[in-house]
Amino acid sequence: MKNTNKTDDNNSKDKILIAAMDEFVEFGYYGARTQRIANKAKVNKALLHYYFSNKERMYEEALAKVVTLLIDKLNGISDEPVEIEKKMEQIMDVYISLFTDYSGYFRFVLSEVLRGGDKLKKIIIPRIKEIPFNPINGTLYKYFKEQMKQGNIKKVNVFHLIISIISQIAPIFLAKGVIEKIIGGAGFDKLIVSKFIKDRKKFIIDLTMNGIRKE
Amino acid sequence: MKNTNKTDDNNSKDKILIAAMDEFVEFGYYGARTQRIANKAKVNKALLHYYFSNKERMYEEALAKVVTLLIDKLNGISDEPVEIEKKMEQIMDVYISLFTDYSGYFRFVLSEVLRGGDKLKKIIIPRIKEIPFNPINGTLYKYFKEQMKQGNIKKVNVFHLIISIISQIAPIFLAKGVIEKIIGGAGFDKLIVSKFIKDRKKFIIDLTMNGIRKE
DNA sequence: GATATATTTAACCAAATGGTTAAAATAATA
DNA sequence: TATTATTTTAACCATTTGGTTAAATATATC
Repeated sequence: MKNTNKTDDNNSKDKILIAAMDEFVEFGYYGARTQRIANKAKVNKALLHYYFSNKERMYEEALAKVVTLLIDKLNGISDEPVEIEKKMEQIMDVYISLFTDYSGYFRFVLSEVLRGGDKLKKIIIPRIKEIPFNPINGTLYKYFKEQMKQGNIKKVNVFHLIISIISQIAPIFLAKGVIEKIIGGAGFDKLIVSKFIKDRKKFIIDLTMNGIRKE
Repeated sequence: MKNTNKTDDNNSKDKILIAAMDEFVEFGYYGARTQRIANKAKVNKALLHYYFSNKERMYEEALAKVVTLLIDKLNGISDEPVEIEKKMEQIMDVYISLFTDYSGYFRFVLSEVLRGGDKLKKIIIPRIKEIPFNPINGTLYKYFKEQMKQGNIKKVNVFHLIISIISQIAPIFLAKGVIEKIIGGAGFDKLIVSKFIKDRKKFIIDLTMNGIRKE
């Protein structure tokens, strides 16, 4: 065998999947053109058929690959019981990276959710234990539970707390597009995305810490 | 003339636009089929051509219609200077309605954003003054500024505060799909969406109020 | 060198697509 | 009733689509 199952982005199979993801995000499942995917991956269209048989399987494999990648990324938050503000920083940084550096992957998954998310279920269910904020044994969930038990923060609903933290950072995912394309040109061009992200990060930590800090 | 410009959902033009929106959300711009749109609207395909000439204009008109509808919805938040917790309730209710009752419209706009949002700019720019949280003269923006001036809440960045409030409620948009399709079936079926929304609303208000309340 | 895998070439095809047209029929209005 | 606006019918078409095939070539492995 020449290739392994690992993602090295250098073998044709992976190059096709990356190209497919780009194509699916930009044009949607039905608008995606296999010929364009082949062009982007710099392989022949016949090779797509060789590896994936058809468009649907290619889509499913691309989605599975992306979900795997994102879950791994999410687990980049260290497991150590650092103090809360440090932990908040870690969470922010991982999700900022997710919504900026990996925004293509994230958009792919989100567009699948918008379409109904039918393909997602069988990909995510087997891996639900790996998701840090799952309210059974997620590492993040357990961390905040423990902090609460130790009396370091107020008693609040931990699941909702984690959702609040993550959802507040999510708008930076829209920031680049919105600032540049919608607000931009109307006199807001000077608002630099990176400043927005930095400010946002600080604001969320402050607001949330004030919200859960014990008097 | 038989029809006016008003949206009454009973004239064919509006029926086509509604059907088009559904189609565009489900299949994406390129995947959308004009024949299916005609079927959904219960009109003949030739009528689409009669009103909109082509697919792209139909898409643009559908998007403009939806944006108008959503902005009107956003302005459903009363302008009165009620006390903050009351105002928070109002904001929650409008956005909950937006993310649940009007989720189809919202998904349409979001999918356009995911595709790049090129069509949105020229639709939103002329109406930016009408958006309650725009940081120039948005009603919501001015409300919180005033509350701050009166010393009723801490001095924080109002723009980020509004983003935080709205973004925290946004996950309920995903809740229905995620709970039913992804988590659902794995033993979480009992988590009813409406309970999640109710809990979420309370949590956000509590967390945010604690975050901005003066000691 | 033999073997297996990976990749390209170049052609093919039935089906579906968005768009178009012209004429007729229907409904509303004045 | 005459006029205008709305809607349907039924056909047409060039182009593109996803998918398929078979044979050739390239590359790695043993």
